[in-house]
Amino acid sequence: MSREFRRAMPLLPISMVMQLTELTARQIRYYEEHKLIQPARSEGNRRMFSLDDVDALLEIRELLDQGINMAGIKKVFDMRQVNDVRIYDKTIISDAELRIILREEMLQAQRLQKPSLRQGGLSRFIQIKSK
DNA sequence: ATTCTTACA
DNA sequence: TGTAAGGA
Repeated sequence: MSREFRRAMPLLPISMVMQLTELTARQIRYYEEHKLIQPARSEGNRRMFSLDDVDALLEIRELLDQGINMAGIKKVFDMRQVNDVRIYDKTIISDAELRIILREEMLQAQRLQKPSLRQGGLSRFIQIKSK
């Protein structure tokens, strides 16, 4: 049995994933809804996570800690797929090109977390009349 | 005892 | 996101 196959094998219950990733069950289910992970289901409709799912969640955790929101995380993931395709098609990609791709990823993360900071900043000066 | 879905302060 | 409710 290949190494990839084992990493894709569904075996962990959500409780284990929660401890492994420091994420709440709510968050884990939320990221599944947004198609960032696709855990398998057991007979009783229980989620069964693979090591690949855990890896994805750990990356989400990192992005979250950097202050990046759902929209940002999605873009980073989507862009990663695009890059994978590029690398897969060309097989050979220059180091210069790779550096450009990595730089783009960092800029993306930078842009995506700024908006939220601005919002938070402005909200301090806006008084919302409650009721 | 655990996890699931849905809904809402 | 947290959490309560009601089922499986």
